[in-house]
Amino acid sequence: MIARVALPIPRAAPFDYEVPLGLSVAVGDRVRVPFGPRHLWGIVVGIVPEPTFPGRLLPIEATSGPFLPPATVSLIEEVSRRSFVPSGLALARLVPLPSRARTREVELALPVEEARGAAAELARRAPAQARILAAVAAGTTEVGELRRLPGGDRAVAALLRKGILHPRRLPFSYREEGRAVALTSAQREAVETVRAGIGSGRKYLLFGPPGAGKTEVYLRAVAEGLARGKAGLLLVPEVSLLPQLWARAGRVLGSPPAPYFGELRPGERWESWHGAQEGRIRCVVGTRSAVFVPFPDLGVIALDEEGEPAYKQEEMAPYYHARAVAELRAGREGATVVLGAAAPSVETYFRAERGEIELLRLPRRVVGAEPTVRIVPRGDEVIGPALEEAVGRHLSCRGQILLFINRLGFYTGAACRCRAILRCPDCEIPLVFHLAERAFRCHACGRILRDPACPNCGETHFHLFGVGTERVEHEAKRLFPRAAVARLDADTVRDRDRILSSFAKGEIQILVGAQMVGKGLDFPGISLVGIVNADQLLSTPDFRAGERTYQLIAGAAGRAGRGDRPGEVIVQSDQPDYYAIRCAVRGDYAAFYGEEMRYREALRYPPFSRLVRMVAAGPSAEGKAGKVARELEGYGFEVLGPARLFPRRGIPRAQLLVRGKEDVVDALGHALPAPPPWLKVDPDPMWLG
DNA sequence: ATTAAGTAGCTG
DNA sequence: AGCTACTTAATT
Repeated sequence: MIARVALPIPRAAPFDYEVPLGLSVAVGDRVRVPFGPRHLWGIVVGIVPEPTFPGRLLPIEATSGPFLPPATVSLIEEVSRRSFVPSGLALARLVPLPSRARTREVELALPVEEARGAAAELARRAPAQARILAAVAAGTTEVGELRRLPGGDRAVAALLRKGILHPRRLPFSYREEGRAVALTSAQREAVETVRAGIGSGRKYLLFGPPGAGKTEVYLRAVAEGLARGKAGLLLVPEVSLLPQLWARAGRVLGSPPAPYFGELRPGERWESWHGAQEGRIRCVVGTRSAVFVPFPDLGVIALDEEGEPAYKQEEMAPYYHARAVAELRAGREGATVVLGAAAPSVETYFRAERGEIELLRLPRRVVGAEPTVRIVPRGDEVIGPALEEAVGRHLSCRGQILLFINRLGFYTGAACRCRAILRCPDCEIPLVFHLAERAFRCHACGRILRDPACPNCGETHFHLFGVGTERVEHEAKRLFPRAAVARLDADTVRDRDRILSSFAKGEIQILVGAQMVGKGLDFPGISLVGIVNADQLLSTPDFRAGERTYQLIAGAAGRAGRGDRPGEVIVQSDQPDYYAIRCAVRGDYAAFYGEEMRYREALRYPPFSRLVRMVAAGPSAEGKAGKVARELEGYGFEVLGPARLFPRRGIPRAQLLVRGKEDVVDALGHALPAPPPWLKVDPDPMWLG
């Protein structure tokens, strides 16, 4: 017998090895094989009678036994085939390896007051334990730190044994007030429809405004699947949404689901993955990578805010879209997919109109009331007079305020007297001034420049302009010195858990945030949402800019008025008539969709075509891209470009787009069976810049 | 990924 | 020729 083994090598198809007599090897096993002068671990992707390799085969050296279910192997193989990435590399990057989960952090198993009481009680009998307990109550949760206290080693163990401390299994803590929820008739109908479709491999688009109760429908659908012995998978676009979903899922499903996302520590990641594979874990909540978590019998996949670009893996191979993988997987495993959105992607809504996906509407908000939305000019201010007035008003009636701005840093640009824009010397993109470092930063390569000079004229003083999260935070503090202001963006993510829980407790009145606060967060205390600069959302030269603008405004606006207070939304924009902004503030998706479709059709963009993006990187990238373009044109493909891109870390880049019908990816697969290593092929690009 | 082999360009 | 820097091929 011959085993086809996928090895973690950037550019290669699986390799054939002989299965030695006496060794039992099956698809999904992890095996050790000789490879040149070295030995590598790989995954068996096929068992065949005859090799494809003409030369002499070497034998497999060792096996660790069954490692992946064959369904997962073939799913990942299909994903790698579509994105022109070797399956061995995709497997190595998507599948966690066994790893022990060590307790690094502990948490109190009782309320803080009771823990303090217990500490006082223990003070005489077990002073070391009392010290530990007091330290944990005061916020020290690192096991390493606690053990360093006098007598800490044994005391921590004792407290864990007594159940006064728990090992902290999650990288976040979140407690939700139990809200009794009765479903509206629209929700009930949606749940009924999905329930009837479980086991049929059907797809649904749950379309409803923020606050219409989509999450409740996902959870009931998953619960129904669990009741029939089928596992459930709940996906969100952004980690900051996991704590709330996790807590809510725990309440509705009766036991907390397992989390799975990229930033998990190896041991925890393995625990969730392996538990699901063994059938111990029946429900997982996670971000895009969780779409691969293996279940022996998957019933329902719910994917919230399906239009969010965060579902697309862009940076590193394999380039996949979690929504596409969810649909592919559901088709193969007979699972039901529920996509949800307040502002669906045009492509998905188009498929729903054509009946490929069944459309389920949730017409009204069930949480809070419809907020009032106003567009106001921004002018030169960061927080203009209308927004300032509204913030003051909401502060005085003890409402909470969310200020949304989609750029990091303080000033987002710097211009010299000679009109040159200060750019990263390696990436050519405009540098952003950050107050935290008192320096300029390149958002592409992370490079920090302390006191740059104009490459044109040597000038070291610049005119700084543009608004980022730091500047909004600064302005909010200046205008409202007595309010507690916090900022949640990529620079403060380390404190995400702390910031979100103190916002939930009402200790923070104004939260300034980027991307991650714009969607899904459900804090009943928020009465005002300010979108600081709606125009900047439009400034990306991308055919999806309109869609992104609509989604961001609709999503951010949906954070307001989820409690008892009526919500208010203020959108600062100097282009209030632009259709995406105009439709978004009215919450009129149908009107937006109509205009957007006309534009897409006129320019033959998706869904009226399928685009494949190819990026050449390295010396003479443009020339190489040109050669590929000519070759593909020779095969009859419609090629746009090549166009020069900004370099990345000094490496030149150029891109070309191939436009075709739905089958263009397969056709390219025949024309370019193995793209050269300097060419990245992305079968459904989110950004064309 | 890692390594070996091939090759274009340059030295003095 | 001999050397380095860089590209390409092979690994089953």
